[in-house]
Amino acid sequence: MPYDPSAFPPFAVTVDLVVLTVRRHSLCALAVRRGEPPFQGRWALPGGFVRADEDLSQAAARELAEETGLCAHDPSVPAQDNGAHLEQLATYGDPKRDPRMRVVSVAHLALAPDLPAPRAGGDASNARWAPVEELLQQGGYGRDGEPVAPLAFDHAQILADGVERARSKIEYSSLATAFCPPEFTVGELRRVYEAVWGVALDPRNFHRKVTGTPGFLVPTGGTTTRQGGRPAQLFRAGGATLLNPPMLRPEV
Amino acid sequence: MPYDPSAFPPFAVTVDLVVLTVRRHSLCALAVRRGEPPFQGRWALPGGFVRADEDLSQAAARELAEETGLCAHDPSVPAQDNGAHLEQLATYGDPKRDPRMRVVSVAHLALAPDLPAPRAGGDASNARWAPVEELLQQGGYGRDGEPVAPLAFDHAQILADGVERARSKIEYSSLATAFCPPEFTVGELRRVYEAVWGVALDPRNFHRKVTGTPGFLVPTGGTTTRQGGRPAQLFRAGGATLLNPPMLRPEV
DNA sequence: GATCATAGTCGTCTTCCTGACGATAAACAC
DNA sequence: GTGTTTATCGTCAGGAAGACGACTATGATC
Repeated sequence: MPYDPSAFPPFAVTVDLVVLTVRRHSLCALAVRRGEPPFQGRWALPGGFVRADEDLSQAAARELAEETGLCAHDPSVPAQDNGAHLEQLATYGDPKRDPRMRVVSVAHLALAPDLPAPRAGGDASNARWAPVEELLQQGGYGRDGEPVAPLAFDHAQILADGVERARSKIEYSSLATAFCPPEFTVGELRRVYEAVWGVALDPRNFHRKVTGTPGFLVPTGGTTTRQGGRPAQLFRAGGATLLNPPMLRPEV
Repeated sequence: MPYDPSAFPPFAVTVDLVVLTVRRHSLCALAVRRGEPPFQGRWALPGGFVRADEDLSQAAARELAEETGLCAHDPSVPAQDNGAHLEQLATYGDPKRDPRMRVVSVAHLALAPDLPAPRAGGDASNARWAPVEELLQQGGYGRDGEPVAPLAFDHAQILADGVERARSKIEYSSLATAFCPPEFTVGELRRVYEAVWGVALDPRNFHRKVTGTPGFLVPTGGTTTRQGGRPAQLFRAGGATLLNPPMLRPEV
């Protein structure tokens, strides 16, 4: 068929962000409160329109910086400091996903270390870290007994997909270190796995596994006591990005 | 920021397809010859515009049917016959990826059993199965000594990403059976792995692995001799979609 | 200061899985 | 029948992981 500029319908293209972190031993996602219809007042994932001259990953990095102040890692430079891991997740384009018009959203997944309180256009009450299970329980009740409205649009599905991606990807990659500060202990890394998977891991076998995988962790020489108990060695993430053999997620 | 319909630039949204199959012991992809500029006469991945009332997966399934006659599997019904596995791959949106206008392409990955010669709008000379390494060697020479032009647009990158997805996904899922006819032998399944990974696998260990994984293969009772040699048992794909522990790709 | 609780670290033992490879079985080509 | 090809079963050694004991080094409590 010949090229005809009028032959395609116009779309709006957005990026939405699943920003995950680990706070107080639970996996949390960044949610922002919508200020306008549709879904006004409801919680949603941060996101926005892709600009005319912008690549998708640029748009995602810009939105991430606007919402959190984080600067996105280039995936090829995993040892950067003070940044977050950012990768494309999936694209959602149901014709009815936005009642206003045809919007295709390219969702991205960001993993960040624990951060200070989020900001959303300077208004802290309109952005928060919430445990993912709280955001995903549609129409249930939150920890404080308040009724919980489901996320706007199809954002519950997007969040669920992002969480699943994170859960499976820390199995066979060193991505769990993206949840940690630049220097961390084996115990802190283990608590990341435990929070993301929602399971308890044996500290001794975990220690053997991560310290025995070449290139995964490199000791910095320092020690610290952050949790009470015996001081622990500090490590940085090593150059290895793939874990082979993988970390095994315990059976249910 | 308030909602303003003029605040976002219009995009064209397309789906592109990486359709993979195994023919003559090598991994092949479907390529179509472009009939109009840009890249006129060059090979490209099949694809087209998403229609106004169509979901992304519907558009991909429609394009797949138009190009190959295959009907896409619903991923939740893996035992369907005469269909192909279809899943979303990734989305490509570089502002300059199409010189005509801003096009965002949602690439999909399809895995199909060996098929008769492809058709593209009824014209067989404009569609072919080509070994992926031939399509990916930019500016080299094909098997027949003819110079090979690289794929149009960013389709070489999309194809490479699709091949990598297929290579890694058959490790931990039963997806390799999507390359096989409804009934197949262990040897045929092994040759799929060998073609996709480009390695030789030990027939005895492979047999032990696939027949020992519960739910992966179910015997149909029949036997066949398709390759010469002793007749082999026929199997269908079992209900298990995840392989745990995974099939290990040999080190290089 | 002794005791206890908490974490971190090192070992051991058993079990399971894999890679390497020998041996047998059942077809076909000559 | 002999050789060739492919399928299938078995054996054995090595590595990785789960279960779990033991020891170490801190802070908290009495």
